[in-house]
Formats: sequence, structure tokens, C-alpha cells
Amino acid sequence: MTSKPHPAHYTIRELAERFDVTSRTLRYYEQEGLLSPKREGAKRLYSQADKARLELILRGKRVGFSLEDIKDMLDVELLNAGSNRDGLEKSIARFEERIGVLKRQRADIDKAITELSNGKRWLEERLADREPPEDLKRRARAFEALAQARLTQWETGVGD
Amino acid sequence: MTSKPHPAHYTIRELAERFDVTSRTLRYYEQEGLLSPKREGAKRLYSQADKARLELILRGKRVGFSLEDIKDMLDVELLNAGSNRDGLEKSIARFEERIGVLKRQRADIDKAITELSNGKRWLEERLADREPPEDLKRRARAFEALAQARLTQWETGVGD
DNA sequence: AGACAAGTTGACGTGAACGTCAACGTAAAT
DNA sequence: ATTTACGTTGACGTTCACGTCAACTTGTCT
Repeated sequence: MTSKPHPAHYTIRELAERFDVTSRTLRYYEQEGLLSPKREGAKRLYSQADKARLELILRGKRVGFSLEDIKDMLDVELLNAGSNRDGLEKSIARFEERIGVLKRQRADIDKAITELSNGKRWLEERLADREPPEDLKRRARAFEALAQARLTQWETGVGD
Repeated sequence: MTSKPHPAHYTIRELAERFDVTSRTLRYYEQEGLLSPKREGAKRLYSQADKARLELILRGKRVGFSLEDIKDMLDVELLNAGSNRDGLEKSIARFEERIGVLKRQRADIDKAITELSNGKRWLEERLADREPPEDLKRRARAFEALAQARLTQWETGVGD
């Protein structure tokens, strides 16, 4: 049990390199209230908890949340410390909203993957039966036509 | 067969409203080479194909691609008109890369959904057994601890 | 002591993706 | 003929999320 699994705290560079961001970024996050590392004199010391928060922050970013959004989500504890019943319900509603956003986004991504896979297949076919450029031109329009066809299908659900 | 399923072309406002963007946005996309509607005099006329492209553009944006990325993807036909074998393979590689990005992003989203669902559940529990604020404070730390625990697990895979 | 790396705080700069505003054209309605 | 609605092209402003640079302190190695 005397093993030392992790350093217990990191310098700004260590954390920055580990997560492939710059130190400027970490200071900026602190300035925006997303991180609040301890200080040893003037120097910042990042704890495991800070590291965990950073991971959440970065994932939040990757999935498209703004820093302000992320701050709200991470500060949920503080938010509901200040407010009671009413604030709690509001917080819950916001969480549900975010979850909804993510689910829609997931659907978008699935569609995009399909598009790109189709595009890739199209390219691969071009590569396979390398035809004369004249024919290529004619076939090129098939791509847009395809996209349009897909769109037209959804359209029935959207209403015209 | 004399039915008129859709207008065949749209004004800038019609398209903007339908997709909930401003006309400025559409002009900007044109300026950046993402759209190229016909002109009737000075006015823009958007065809079905333009509409289809716009849909693709907007989804591309929603899943996090930059306009330049999107342009590249949509212009793939032109790209490979200029280049032959070599260009084709490069294009295919780029498509694969983008697909990879999206898949990673989808994984991120799934994780984020899990996080938020946990956060929501935590809030709901708070709401259910409304405890005295003192106890609340102690429990509040559970949230970060939880995040940290999850992080620690991954850590084994990342290496220290 | 001197050099050097790594940290700090301002302050200003930057790129993407538009917003906003001015000045103007055009087409239909009153 | 004038208003109203909608369109056009610049040109400049704005927000976010940092990048960059200067001037400085602090610790460490030689």
C-alpha cells in the first residue's frame, strides 16, 4: 500500500503535455473559473481532482460545448448549494436539455459517417474502374444527385 | 405527374428561414466557395442541389467540421477531376481520416451522455431526500470523486 | 555568481464564422 | 410617385478560445 500510483500533483507543463494543450490554455481555463489549482507561492499545483476536471472540460469541448456551458455543468454543485428545490429542478432540466443535444448530435454523426462512407465508396469505385475523363465527368454528378435523393426522402418528414 | 413537389428554386430568405440561418450566412458560404447559386440579375436563386449542399454543410458544421473541411469534402469531385490515381488515393485517405474522427467523437459523446446522466441522477437524488445543507456539502464531493474514479480507470490504459 | 529553465502576470494579436450597418437597386403594392 | 419589402455589395465590428510577446521572479545546475 505504499505504492505511489500518481504524483498527487502536477506542474502546469506536465498537465499541459499530458493532455496536449498549452500552459496558456490552462491559465485561461483558470481565469474563466473552470480550474482552480492550489498555489505553491506563485506556481500552480494541479491535483488529481484538477486533472479529472480538465479531462471533463476537454471532452466537453470535443463534443461541442462552450467553456461557459462546461463551467455550468461542473459548477452544478455550487449552483445547487446556493439554490434549493427550485434551483435543483432547473439544473435537472438543463442537464436533460444537454443530454438531448448530445443525442441529436449523435444522430448527426451517424448520418455523417454514412455520407462519408458513401463518398469513400464512390471514390473507391472511381479508383477501381479508371474510366476516361469524359465519362468521369458525367458520373461526377451522381454524387450530388445521390445527396439530393437522400435529402428528398427526409423532406417527406419535414414537410414542404 | 404534373404535381409540383418543390419550387425548383428558392430565394435567399426562404432557404435561410427553412434552415434557421441568416441570409448573411448564405452569402458568406458562397463567398467561401461552398455554395454557388444561379443568379437572376443580381438575385440569388438556390436550386434543389444547392439546398442539398446546404443541408450537408450544416450537418458538417454540427458535427464539428470547419467550413474549409466541408468545402474539401464537397469539392471532392473537382479535386479528383484535376488529379488522377494519386489524388484519388489521397482523397480516400482523407475520407477515412474524417470517418475516424467522427467515430472517436461518437465515443466521446457516448461518454458525455453517461456523465450527464450520472450528474442528473445525482441531482435527482438530492431532490428526493432533501437533506440538511451540512450533509449536502459532504456529499457534494462525491461528484468529483466519481469523475476522478472513472479517470483513474482509464489511466491504466494511458500509462503514467 | 552566472546561466538557464520554468514559472508568473498583463497586454495585445489572431482566425473562424458570422453580425451589423450603410448605401444602394429593384419589383410589387398603394 | 412613393412607400414597402426584399435583395445586393462592401466594410467594419464582435465573440470565442486561445497565441504571442514582454518583463519579471524563482529555483537549480555548474
